[in-house]
Amino acid sequence: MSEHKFSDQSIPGADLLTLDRQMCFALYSASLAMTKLYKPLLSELGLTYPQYLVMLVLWEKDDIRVSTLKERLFLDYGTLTPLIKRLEKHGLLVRQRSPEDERQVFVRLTEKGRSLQQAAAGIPQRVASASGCSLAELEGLKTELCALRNRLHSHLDSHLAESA
Amino acid sequence: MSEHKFSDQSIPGADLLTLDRQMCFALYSASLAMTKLYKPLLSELGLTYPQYLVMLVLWEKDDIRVSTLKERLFLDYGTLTPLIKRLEKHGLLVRQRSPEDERQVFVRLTEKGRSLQQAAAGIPQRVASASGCSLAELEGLKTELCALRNRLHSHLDSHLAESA
DNA sequence: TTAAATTAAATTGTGCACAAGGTAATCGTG
DNA sequence: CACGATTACCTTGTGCACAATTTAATTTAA
Repeated sequence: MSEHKFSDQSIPGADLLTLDRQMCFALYSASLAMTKLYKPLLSELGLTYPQYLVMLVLWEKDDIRVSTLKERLFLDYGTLTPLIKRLEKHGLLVRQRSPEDERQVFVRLTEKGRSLQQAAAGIPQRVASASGCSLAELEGLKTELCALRNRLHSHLDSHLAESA
Repeated sequence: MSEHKFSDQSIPGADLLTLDRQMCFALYSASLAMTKLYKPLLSELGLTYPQYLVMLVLWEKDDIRVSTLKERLFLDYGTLTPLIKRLEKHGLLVRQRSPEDERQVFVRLTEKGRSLQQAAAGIPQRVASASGCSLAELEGLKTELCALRNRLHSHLDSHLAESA
């Protein structure tokens, strides 16, 4: 008996190597599903999900540098530059180089961009109800995920020096 | 006093419309950070993160249809078809149309693809230690995220009929 | 006061993710 | 059998994500 139940019983560690045991896949698939939930709501505003995140930052505080968006959203210039240009093309913001330091680009909302905040004001509640979670559940999960993300970032930062 | 503390005090619901209150952003940024953690480990194997997920499924059970990968990974054909072709080009698997039903494509590991499992066997532990979480924390978070994802999927399914 | 180093942002190339539309094979009904 | 519907997959186009490289402006230091 117990001759060859699974094809890989001979590989040490392979028992942990299944899709359903991976926290990373739960995270990845939940994130994709959440983006799909936002999609129809945001398309009413003409925004994609990452564009919505940029607008959230700008609605809080306007006239900031691209590097500030980079730090708050943990995205790099290769992602942000074309994304911001698309928002500019849609007339929601303007990009302007700083006269003091020509390397810096400031992003400022237009009236159209600012007024979009009202149309977006109902989105958090709509998402919360559609996600089928209590506000307390969502808050708890948010706290855990931020803690995980921050630990991952500090690990990534500390292992950045290896290529130096 | 309290004249205009914030620029948007006049918009109802706008107080919930900030980046740091969004569970979705915690989820999104944690997922991206997790993918960055995997990147150097997987590049040793010549895999991207989504390719790794496909391989996880195939290491468990081989010779399955593309639609099975679609259901297990919650990805659609437009994502999977080119991804699987890249894995085929790297010699890790072969795609073969079913003789019984020419619409179906079966995916089967090559020897090279199967042997890669040994090289991957240490990844779960390396990720767990790098994420700075106990196994119990990771397990708990995984359970919560799967539950969230499943609720989101059932909500998305039930609202699919609206376009009919 | 240049030359080297650093910084801020843009560009290029690869690989997802997914909507929309297309094609060929199969199934279901009459 | 015919033929409309369905299924399984593929293709195309848009928009991220990010590594690697580049450009231009600024800072620093010799």
